[in-house]
Amino acid sequence: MPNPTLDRTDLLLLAELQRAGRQTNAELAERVNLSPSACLRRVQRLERDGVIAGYRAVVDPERLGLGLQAFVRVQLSRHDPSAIEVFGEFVNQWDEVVACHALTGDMDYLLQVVVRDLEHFSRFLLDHLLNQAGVDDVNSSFVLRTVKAFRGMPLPGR
Amino acid sequence: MPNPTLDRTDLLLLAELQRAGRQTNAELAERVNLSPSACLRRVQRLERDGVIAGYRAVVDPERLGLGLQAFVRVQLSRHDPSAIEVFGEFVNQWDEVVACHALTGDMDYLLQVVVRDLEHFSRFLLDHLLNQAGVDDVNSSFVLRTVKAFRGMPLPGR
DNA sequence: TCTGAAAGCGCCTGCAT
DNA sequence: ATGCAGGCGCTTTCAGA
Repeated sequence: MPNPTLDRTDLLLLAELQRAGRQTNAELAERVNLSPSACLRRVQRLERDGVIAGYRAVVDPERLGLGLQAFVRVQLSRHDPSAIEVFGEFVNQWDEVVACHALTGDMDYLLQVVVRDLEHFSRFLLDHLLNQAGVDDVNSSFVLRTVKAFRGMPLPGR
Repeated sequence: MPNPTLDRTDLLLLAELQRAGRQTNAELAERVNLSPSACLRRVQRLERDGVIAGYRAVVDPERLGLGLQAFVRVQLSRHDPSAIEVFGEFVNQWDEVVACHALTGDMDYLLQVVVRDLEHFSRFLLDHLLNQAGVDDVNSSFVLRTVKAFRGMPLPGR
């Protein structure tokens, strides 16, 4: 079930749908030079195979009053399975954490955090991250500028 | 032009569309207890105001054969405007870099990199990042596990 | 601002190629 | 695997409250 070979047209479809996920099937078909029915079949296959995992509206955090982003590197105080489990559950509950990865290297985790302002961030740090989750050390870096915003996964071969 | 006040229904719509960006207007309307026409007008307003910046298909990198993710912290060798400009242009050209932020702290930039495997990463590092863009130092951390995958921006008040 | 109705359009199935 | 055709559902606009 991993990768039932994607041809050039499939990659074109993925590129288009990563760019504009809500265009009509007719529009999409025209862009990739396929009839609407052929296009639809291919898209549905990509969905069924899990290559397309879903669709999402892209929301501008600034317009929601979320003006501050940070990357927080986290070290846990303990590394037994239950401590790791607990930390993961907390992270998944905290709305401010939009993404979290376990990493190789000095620190255990990298958290991407989106908040209103520095005061909001401070409260998040003191009330949640440092307080509840078995965290030993944190190192916060704030986003000064987004040089390249996420626009989808790279697509091999084009 | 910043924030023409979003009511509870708008936030519900945003939550729904961040979760499932391609549901039909009829479906969406039912979920938030609105008539289809009222629902459509609100969504269109969110789009016009830029709160919804677009829609994107979510593609599973594993199914594309992209099995390795890394976060790379980068320090430039020079910090004059032209060096910064050049680096930004390179980063925007490299497909492997899916996101890049200028940060406070020790390092200048944080790059999120998606590649096929370690060999692909190595080639990216040697051929591009260390070679072309005025980079002084890099520090790579690889993703061992995604504890919380990005699922949209947090929505205040619910 | 909402609801409801009417008209147009796109989706999507089935069948032929 | 693609293309074509028809029924159906949805989107979208317009009145009216």
